[in-house]
Amino acid sequence: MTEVEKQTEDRIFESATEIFMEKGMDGARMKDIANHAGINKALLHYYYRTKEHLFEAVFEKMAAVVFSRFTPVFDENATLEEKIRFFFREHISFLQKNPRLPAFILNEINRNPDRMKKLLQRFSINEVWDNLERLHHDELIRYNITREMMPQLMTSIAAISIFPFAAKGILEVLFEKSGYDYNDYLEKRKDFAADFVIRAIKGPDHGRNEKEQPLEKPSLHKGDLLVKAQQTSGNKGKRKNI
Amino acid sequence: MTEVEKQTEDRIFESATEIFMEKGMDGARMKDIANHAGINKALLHYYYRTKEHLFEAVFEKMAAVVFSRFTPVFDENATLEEKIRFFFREHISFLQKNPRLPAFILNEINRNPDRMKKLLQRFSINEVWDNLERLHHDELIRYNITREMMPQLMTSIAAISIFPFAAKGILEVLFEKSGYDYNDYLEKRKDFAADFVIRAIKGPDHGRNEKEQPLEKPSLHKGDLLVKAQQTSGNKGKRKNI
DNA sequence: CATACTTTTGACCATTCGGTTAAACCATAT
DNA sequence: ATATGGTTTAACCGAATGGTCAAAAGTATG
Repeated sequence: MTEVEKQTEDRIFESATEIFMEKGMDGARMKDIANHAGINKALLHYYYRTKEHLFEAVFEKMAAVVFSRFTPVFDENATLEEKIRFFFREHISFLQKNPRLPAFILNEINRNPDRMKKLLQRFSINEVWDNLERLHHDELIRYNITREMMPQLMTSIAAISIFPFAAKGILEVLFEKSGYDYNDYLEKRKDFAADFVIRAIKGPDHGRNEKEQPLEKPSLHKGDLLVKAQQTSGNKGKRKNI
Repeated sequence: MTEVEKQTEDRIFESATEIFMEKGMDGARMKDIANHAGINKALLHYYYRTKEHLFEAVFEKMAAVVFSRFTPVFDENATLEEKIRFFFREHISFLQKNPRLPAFILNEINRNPDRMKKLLQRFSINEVWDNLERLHHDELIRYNITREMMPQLMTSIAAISIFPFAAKGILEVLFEKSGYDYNDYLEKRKDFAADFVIRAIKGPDHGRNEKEQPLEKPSLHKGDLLVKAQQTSGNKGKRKNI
């Protein structure tokens, strides 16, 4: 009973995720989701009252997954340079397993900005800045990174990691025409991106106080920094949301 | 007659552009486009047989505009560094005037990959690589940029310029919460992005043959490089496409 | 004015969509 | 076995959608 219930509910959620990710909110059909889950269409409305509710559930879960991959890297103890390397390695690897995520989030945010506004209410961006300034005070000074250029730096890092997936459809075609392999490109990007950003930070005319050598370099292992995406669990009980 | 015809046809196209850009192919309603253009719904089908045809026309025009802003910078005579600066200045300025373009293209490409495949058939990416290698042979060697890392470099540049607009919805909210202004961020990004990329290219452990000074530095003026987006003209005659 | 043509419209159509309902189903507790 | 409660279904509904059509309106030419 609870077993079966959980099964169908999960099957609905997973099917909805798949369909919504592929077609988007507007393009997805409730019928298709039901068929994909192998159930009657009415059952969708039994668990999630409306299409909007079902979509909201999927979107929030996906957004949570995305953001949980962004923040934790900033909290740990390691060199800024090491963190950058670690971030690109882990983040690109993560997106390789979820290549549709960036386009999905970017698209739906653009389609309904209020959703993001509501969702980001909880997220404290200032904490990120503060942590960065606290944990990497010396490095930021050495590299001449002021607080007002943090958004520039952060969005550049995010862009370099996310864009190859958001623009996957273009790049695959473009690369194929000139003999490059998209997957190979992604694999190499993990290191390239890190080198690129680190060079940009330390580069000439920028890291003016650079004479001093890096103080310590605690080695980082996969899994040290990232936490699992917290399961949004899903409200139990018969129906979801209002 | 021809005057009026052109008027309505253009009004349809412009209205369609606006609605499609905001809602996407799936979210847009023919009724809304007709209302926005101040005409009868049937008239849409008179000029463009189907929604698909109308969308195709809009999409191809927008894609042409986007790509026309990407390539010409590579053809001219200037330092690689100067070209990078010029590109970011012009490209970000262009996107400031068309902020919805990136999300629109990225989204619809993802939604219908075949469209891109068809559209990029004409576009010769190899010419871009060849031109780059020919015009900047010395610089590429000096900066240690191999042909196989060109895609990495190019996509990074594109990413840094495009992402702030594709993710506008997120960034605006995030910035507001921490006291940054989005428009100010964009303005500053024109220089930051250029500095960032140039530092990354010339940075330590990379530009090994860097002792030699830049050979010449022809100054670049706005308008030197960019060509107008070639008008896709629009087939005359009563109806478009099949 | 009469003719011939294109442009524009209001009414209409078939289909599809998200959503509802009442009844059937099924597992458990009494 | 039967009453109880959640679960699942087939059938149905009204609204909206993309699209059609025949007639009206407009315009140029004789």
